[in-house]
Amino acid sequence: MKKVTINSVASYAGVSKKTVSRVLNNEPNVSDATREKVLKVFKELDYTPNPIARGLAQNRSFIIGCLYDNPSKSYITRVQTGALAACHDHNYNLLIHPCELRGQDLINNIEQLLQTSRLDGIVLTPPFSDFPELVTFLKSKKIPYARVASAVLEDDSISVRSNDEQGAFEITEHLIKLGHKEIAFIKGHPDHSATEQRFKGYRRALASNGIEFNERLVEEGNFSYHSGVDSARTILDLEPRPTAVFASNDYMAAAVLKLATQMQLKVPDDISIAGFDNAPIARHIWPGLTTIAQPVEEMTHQAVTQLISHISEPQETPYQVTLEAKLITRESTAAIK
Amino acid sequence: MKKVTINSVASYAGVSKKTVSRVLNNEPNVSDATREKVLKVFKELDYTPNPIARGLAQNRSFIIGCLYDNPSKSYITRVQTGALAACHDHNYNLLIHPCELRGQDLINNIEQLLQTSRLDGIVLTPPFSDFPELVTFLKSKKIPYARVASAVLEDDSISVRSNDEQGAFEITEHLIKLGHKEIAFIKGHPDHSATEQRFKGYRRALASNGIEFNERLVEEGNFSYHSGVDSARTILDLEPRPTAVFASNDYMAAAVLKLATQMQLKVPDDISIAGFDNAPIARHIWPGLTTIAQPVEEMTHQAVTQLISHISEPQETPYQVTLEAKLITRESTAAIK
DNA sequence: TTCAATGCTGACACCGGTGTCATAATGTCG
DNA sequence: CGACATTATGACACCGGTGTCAGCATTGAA
Repeated sequence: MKKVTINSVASYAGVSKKTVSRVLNNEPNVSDATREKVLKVFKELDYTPNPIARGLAQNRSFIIGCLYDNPSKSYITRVQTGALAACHDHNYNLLIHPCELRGQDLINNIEQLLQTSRLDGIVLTPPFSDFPELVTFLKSKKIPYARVASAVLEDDSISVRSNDEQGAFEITEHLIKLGHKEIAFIKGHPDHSATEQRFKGYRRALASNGIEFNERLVEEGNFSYHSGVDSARTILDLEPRPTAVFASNDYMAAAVLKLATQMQLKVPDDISIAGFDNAPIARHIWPGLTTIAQPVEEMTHQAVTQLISHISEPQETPYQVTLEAKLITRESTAAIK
Repeated sequence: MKKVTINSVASYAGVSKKTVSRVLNNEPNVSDATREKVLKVFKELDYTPNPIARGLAQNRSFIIGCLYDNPSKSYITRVQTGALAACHDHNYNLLIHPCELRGQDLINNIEQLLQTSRLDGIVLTPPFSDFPELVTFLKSKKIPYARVASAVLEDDSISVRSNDEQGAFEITEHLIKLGHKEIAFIKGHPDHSATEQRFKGYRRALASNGIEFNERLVEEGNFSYHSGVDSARTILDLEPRPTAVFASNDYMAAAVLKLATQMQLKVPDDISIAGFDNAPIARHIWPGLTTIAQPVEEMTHQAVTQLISHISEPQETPYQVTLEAKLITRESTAAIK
């Protein structure tokens, strides 16, 4: 069984390579008869063009890189799922590249990645989406990129986000409507722009409901479960104890829940707990966490789709979309008694 | 800034392309003087060979595919981490390919993957590692592959596993030593060979401690959290209720814990619960789950490393290794009262 | 009827590497 | 010192596609 190449197809069909190439790429200036003939040979010989040869000729790799540095495995897989789907739609492949934002010489790392892998474009996921040094670098290298869940919009690039501020607002208001006034807040990792956004939403909800913001109720976390434990320890020891805790993601919320349970507190009777992200753990624990669900797959899918179409035909119009986040109510929040 | 290719290096160094190529690939028959000279030019021009051109010439892609179909995000990311590390060590890239074992026409799906991506090799993770149809297909196509966590060893291929049977034996014996005699068991997904292995270990521990195996205490799960809930419902309603439950993975164990808690049972005072895999959730919930930790990254790393070395120089000697699994004791198991 | 415009097709170079083979330079030995 | 083996190097084809351009056929307008 010999390899089927454009040459075998051409000689079998009795036309030139170039004509076969024209049919492959749906170029004009091929008579219908010829096109039909070639297409038939494609089927007969079960021909698939070699992306590597194509890549060499066009100086493209048909590969999109996906950068991430995230403690949440579920977030990572959701990002991958969305990105993969978009890639497959356009015969691209996805190269995953976990790396540390604060690792030694990130830019060098990325430069090497670009050198050795010849990526056609890059998807930036948090916290890279809003890392100016990296964005500037990619711009200078003229590497197309798309940003997922970025907070900064004043830019001419592709950016798909969901409304973190609004989500945080809604879940905080949900707690307020249940009668809570003393609502502790655990911040996320300072490198993530979502951290600031969620904090803003929390404060806006307090303000718009006439509740005074209290600095003492705010703890610094970093999205990791472990940081949630530390923050929870401080918060649960406060006198008087807040009646609710809103953690910036579900892992930290789960940590609060664990500690509260260890301290014999009943959730939600003694204290309400809310998270963010709707990670699997939110429904794997008891009580299930009230949280905010974001369309992560959808965001990434749109970002990559736009990125690919931008690569094939560069356009000036930026693509910037904000998708909706949704409140999911579970058992961890209840009316104050 | 022009592109730096092998041609520019050659003319700049005053030698032929071929000589540059020889230096690149550490081939013999280059005088030390010439080699030095060329290496210096590499540095000066900051040259990196184009893997696409190389791939075309050698009919290789320098890409390894990674197949998986697994509900556990943490398992997937661990697999990816190990595989990526091995790939980077050898200037390979990793292409992730989630797909359904029982999906429509798996073989076709994979065939298309091979056609369009020109993979140099494939890593099979459970449940693909022990799926005969796929293995046979890859063999017939002469695609190098490596199997991770496969149970079947009578094969001449690369296979790296950990000892599921022994792990299950140890954790069951751990329960027995705590005084438990009525130990329920929740099976995993029948497509995974680990399911059978873990069950075997459970039975061996019972047998070697003179406890009679009781069919009534065994439930069919499929590794998903949801299936754990179903199994838990049945188990916790048994009269008399077993004093311990050993679930084939942590998600199902977490489900048992959730249901037990909802039923006002104290864990581990009223009932002990053990899991398998040491997934993040095992330490994110309260009480933390006693479980078995497997070196997933290490397994995948070894498998991919071997796969790549097999690709560069095919050898007949199969590489088959079994790594150790380790018992991790947390709060969810305790002596019977 | 003639000439320009347009449509269709193929020859050929090119992308950036590697493989083959011929040849020049050097070393070895009787 | 000449015959021969060995080492070092380069010319050139090749991998499987795409881009450029020339040439021929056909069509439309003058």
